[in-house]
Amino acid sequence: MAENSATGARPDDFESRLRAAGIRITRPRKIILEILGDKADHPGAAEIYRRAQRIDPSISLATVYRTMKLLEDFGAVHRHAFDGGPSRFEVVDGDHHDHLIDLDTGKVIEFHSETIERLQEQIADELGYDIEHHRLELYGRKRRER
Amino acid sequence: MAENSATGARPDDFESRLRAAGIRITRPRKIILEILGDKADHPGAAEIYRRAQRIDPSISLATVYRTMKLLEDFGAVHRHAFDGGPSRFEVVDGDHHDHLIDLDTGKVIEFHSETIERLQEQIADELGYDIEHHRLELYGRKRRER
DNA sequence: ATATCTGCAAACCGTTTGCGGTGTA
DNA sequence: TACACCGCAAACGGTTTGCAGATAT
Repeated sequence: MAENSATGARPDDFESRLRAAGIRITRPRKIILEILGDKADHPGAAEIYRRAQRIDPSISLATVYRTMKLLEDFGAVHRHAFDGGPSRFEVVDGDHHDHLIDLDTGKVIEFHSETIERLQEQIADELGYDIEHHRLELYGRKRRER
Repeated sequence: MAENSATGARPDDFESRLRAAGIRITRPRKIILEILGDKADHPGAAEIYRRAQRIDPSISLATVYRTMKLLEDFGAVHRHAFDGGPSRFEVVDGDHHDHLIDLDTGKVIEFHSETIERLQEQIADELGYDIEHHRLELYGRKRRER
């Protein structure tokens, strides 16, 4: 397999980082990290649980939640609550981006606009605030061209 | 009292609009509309319930939720879930705006940027999507100047 | 008169937690 | 060995819902 260290955090990267922090790499955690490594989508806890169970049916939902919280506190994943729905998780790999959510499929598309980013900064500044974090989500449907 | 029809939807405006839609204006609903008329903040269901009870202690939390859903479906209020927390409601009065949430106080400051708005449109367009709605929230703390 | 609405309490759903046992370091 | 971790089931907090009685039109 080609190395891809440039893309940042792969599952095994996390393993070393977590190990270095004195966190035990258990079987459930290894499985969950493996699932998150796909990075193809933004699964919720239930979906992660489902996928994990296909690998090891003894995994519990509680462990999924505990592991997600662990990884979140560790800064390895971000938690989103799109449109007030259940949490969905995303592996953090350095580059900040915002999200466009396909209302028909639930699919999440990432995008980034440096201009918007700067405008946000500017607005907060004018209001006398320092931004800690922000959240920009576009909800839409695929344009149907004839 | 001075009239302020220019500001748009006052509680009594809603009463007529709701009545016109065949919805009964009951005592609980009148009270909740009155509370929402303040528009001073973005209260959650529990807070609306607390305020309503000070006026009529027999009001139930279930009715608050039912009324908020009714008003939401009616397009009279928007529901927000800032940072995944419980729903907070806001009376809709025509002008669209986004939110800056004070992380220390929970206070919500409204702002609007036509430029950001246009950029969002443009981004969605490039991705082949039509935006149905969007959500821009800045979370920050008051800048402490010496 | 009657369909809508209410309060109450129970159900619900996503998430967290206390427990006693298990497995990693 | 020792402590972090697990699965289980119960608890949790916010929200919704079924019911039988009350109320606006």
